[in-house]
Amino acid sequence: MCADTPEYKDTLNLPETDFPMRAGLPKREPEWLARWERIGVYDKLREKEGRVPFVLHDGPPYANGHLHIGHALNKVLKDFIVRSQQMLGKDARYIPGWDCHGLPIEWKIEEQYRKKGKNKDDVPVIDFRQECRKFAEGWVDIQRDEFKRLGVTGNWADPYLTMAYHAEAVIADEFMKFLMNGTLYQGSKPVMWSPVEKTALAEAEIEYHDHKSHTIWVPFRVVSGAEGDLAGARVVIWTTTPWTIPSNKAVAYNPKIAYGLYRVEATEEESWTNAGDLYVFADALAEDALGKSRVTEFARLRDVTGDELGALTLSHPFAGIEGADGFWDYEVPMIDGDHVTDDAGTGFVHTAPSHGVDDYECFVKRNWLTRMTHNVGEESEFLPHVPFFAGLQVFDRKGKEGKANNAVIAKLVEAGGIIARGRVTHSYPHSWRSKAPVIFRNTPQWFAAIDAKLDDGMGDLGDTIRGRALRSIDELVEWHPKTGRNRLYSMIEARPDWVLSRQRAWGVPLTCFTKKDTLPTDADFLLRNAEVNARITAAFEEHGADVWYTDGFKAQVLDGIANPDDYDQVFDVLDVWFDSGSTHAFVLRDRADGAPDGIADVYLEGTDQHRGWFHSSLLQACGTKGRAPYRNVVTHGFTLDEKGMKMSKSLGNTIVPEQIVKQYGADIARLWVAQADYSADQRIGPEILKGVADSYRRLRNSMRFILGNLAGFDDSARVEPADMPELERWVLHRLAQLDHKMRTGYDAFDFQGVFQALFNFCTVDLSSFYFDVRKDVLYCDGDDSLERRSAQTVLDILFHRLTTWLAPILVFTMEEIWLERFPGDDSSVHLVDIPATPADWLDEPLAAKWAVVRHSRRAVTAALEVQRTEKVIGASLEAAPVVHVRDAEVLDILKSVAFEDVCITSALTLTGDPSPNEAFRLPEVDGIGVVFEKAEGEKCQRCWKIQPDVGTHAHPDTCARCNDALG
RNA sequence: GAACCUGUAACUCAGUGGUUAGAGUGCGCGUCUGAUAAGCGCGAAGCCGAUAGUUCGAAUCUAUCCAGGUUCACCA
Repeated sequence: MCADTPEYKDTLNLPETDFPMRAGLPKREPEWLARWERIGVYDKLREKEGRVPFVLHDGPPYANGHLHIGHALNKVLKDFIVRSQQMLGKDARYIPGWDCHGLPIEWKIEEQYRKKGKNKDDVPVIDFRQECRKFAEGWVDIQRDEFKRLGVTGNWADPYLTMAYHAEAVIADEFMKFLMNGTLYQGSKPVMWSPVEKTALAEAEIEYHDHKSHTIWVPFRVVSGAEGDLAGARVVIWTTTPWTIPSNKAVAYNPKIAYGLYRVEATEEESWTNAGDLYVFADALAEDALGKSRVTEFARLRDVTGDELGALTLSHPFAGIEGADGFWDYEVPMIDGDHVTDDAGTGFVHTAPSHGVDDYECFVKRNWLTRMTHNVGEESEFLPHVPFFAGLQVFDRKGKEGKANNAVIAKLVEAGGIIARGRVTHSYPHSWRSKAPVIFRNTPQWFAAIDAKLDDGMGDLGDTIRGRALRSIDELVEWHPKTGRNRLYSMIEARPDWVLSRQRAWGVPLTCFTKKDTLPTDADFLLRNAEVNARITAAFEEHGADVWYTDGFKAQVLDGIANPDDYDQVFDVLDVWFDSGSTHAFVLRDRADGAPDGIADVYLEGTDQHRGWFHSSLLQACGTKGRAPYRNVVTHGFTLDEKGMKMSKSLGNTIVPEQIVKQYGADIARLWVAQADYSADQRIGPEILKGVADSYRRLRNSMRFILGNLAGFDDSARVEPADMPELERWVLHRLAQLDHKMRTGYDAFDFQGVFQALFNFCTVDLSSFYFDVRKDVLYCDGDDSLERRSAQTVLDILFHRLTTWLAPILVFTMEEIWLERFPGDDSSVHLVDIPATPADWLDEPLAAKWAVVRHSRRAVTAALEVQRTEKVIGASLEAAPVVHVRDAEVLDILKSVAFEDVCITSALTLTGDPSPNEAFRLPEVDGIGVVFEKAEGEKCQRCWKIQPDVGTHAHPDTCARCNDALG
């Protein structure tokens, strides 16, 4: 190299771009968001004509609190679907929604009241509801901003809210369809009840404290179904709630437990048992129970099997008792129940279906709901019809023990219905608010009968809600992943009737009236009148559901139709799942941008929604539309920390979207979603995010290379594929393959597959092969070189494919890249479609040929690596290897391509001569040997290839190609 | 407790009865210095959660166990 060698660098076509290597996403993303808002990208897409609508119906998040990672995952997945379907040619609409009613918000407002020393019960219900509404509104605004920041597109200006007046009107209207079609009925069900506040409580309102309870062992006499010695025996139960004994309706056992028949042989002086008494216990607990009963000696006579127990009928301990007027003279069946254990008690569970959840479930399963008792009132007092105990309370108005328990125990003693008693301190539910203990108490509730025959003209799939739901699952819906089908199917198959009512304030009321002095079983119990319903709906449209609570509303809607004094207005509110289950009506059906047939193409939520929104939407729609409101159900798993553990504040392993957006940018959060298998539980944490950011940088640099080498390229330089070198046509072939992969992947919601294919392509095919090989041509060839123009044409094609293929995922970065090439006020990658790929790009024979080329190349690069390690060469251009090829066919292939260019060497000799012993061989590349030679000649100061002719041309220190290029 | 799901390199994932289990990332080493807070090459790294079966043969099928997750609520 001489001092007078010209500086040739300036004569090269080196990459030129302002596109920065480092993204600065957290700072720049908001600018693009503002730009899309200004252009009105979402609305502009709606103006495109002649497109088939595609509707992903948004499952509404609850308007309460900042977004967590699960929200981000969910909305980003939805965004992938909406954007990819749009760019594949559909009109993909997306109306975000929010669930606004419900206990958690009610609770927050109550909490504010408590801080101010106010009491919810002193506030007019409408005022309370207004505060809930304001609270929800506030969070809708916050969450909307947080979702938008993640790059999620949609009709954010006009989302749907379950508390909008129209929504409330439709929810009531949908409810009244159940009223009119006969599936609505009043029943009862045990709930946690606070006698102090006289209200039902949710689990969230319960805290557990130690509580000292009575314990009693109560024998139930066998009256029938027994063989031999069992006939004279008594089955002993144990309970900590003596007050529920008057409401006993069954005794439960578990066939998996070992039971025995025991005879008392001797007792202490003071004992409620006598020698000769026969009792049945679980073997594991017999000794304990007999000891407590002051039995000093006993004998185990024999096993008692589950079958024997199941056949027994018992009598209530108060059966035949004087003064009860036969109140307890009913049969007490033995029932089997999985909830029965032999950890504590006797192995038999006293079952009062009105005062225990397990007990109730057992009765529901057996269809015994008519056997429910109604013995205990709002203040935990026995109702007037209960002999001996009427008026006695379990807990008084301050939450202290009332007289009920002791009265029941005293009566049991009197009736000989107790063999032992004691006290136990155990964890017991208390009201969060009053700290007073609660009871399970059955309360009137409204149900939708899901097995009732419907005569509504929508019987294509069956004439019951359950039947239609089950057939919808199998015949009308695709499940992604498939396991979702089984999950929902078995739930629907087994579920009891839908409890629609909640004794709450913030929700849509059950808009119905009951006739005074009638029973729920009477035909005229419920007022069913279309005109009344229409008035209610109209009033809700105008004023919202609050109007239900205004004075005189009953009189107003019943005016001229029924006498208001004859009817009671129901003030329960609907289960919020009924609200969200009705979104298909007030969104898909009623909105101009809803679905043409009122059925969504996709519902997408977490797997927990099998019991939630998928479930309630299905039941609701089967009752009102006769079928499922969706065609595809996509579910995603939960997001765990890096070790696969649940995120929790106490573990300090939580990651919130805001944090990712601040540190890395929303595109990184989105890329994390794309690279994860969302159908299972995913993990996230610092290391994983760092990995995602690394992948992002790699991809970004590939795009930067494309941009840099397209500088100055214009369409006049474009080359037709037929005229391109094989290497370029091979890239087109790969693009055709990827186009297929990408379209099928997006249609199957397989974003991981799409991203992995594209990312692999960028690193393996482009960065380390095509780009590396073509750098020479791109940098050094003259402007009119066919090879260079071909490469640029391919880069241009790559640009259009990669930006649009990735635009649904990396919404910000692809826009940045797009604008780098196509600046302009209204320009946006999100306004264009994914380009069609000509069928003739696919060229399998060519691909097979180039697979051989690349395979052979590996042997050469590996051979060079040996010399590099030995410090013989640095750059591969210093080499001119001799490649011995055994197979003539392979030799022909390699000879037909510029193999030295492919291997990035200055020269390369191909020969069919046998490989000499010293030749380098790679075990996995059979039949190729490489003999290393250094390239001969001088280094061209322009292209750095070492060629014999360098220095013989007009331009000093150049090779022939460069000399020509310099002109 | 019950039902269901998941478990393959440090990380994200392929691989569903058939040679020594793959890819990308990361890591280590080398190299280039005209993609440069980049690019290229090479390399190390896995008892395929554990155990026991079925089979000529198991990451793959079966059972049990372990770990983690989801669901069983007037919570959304």
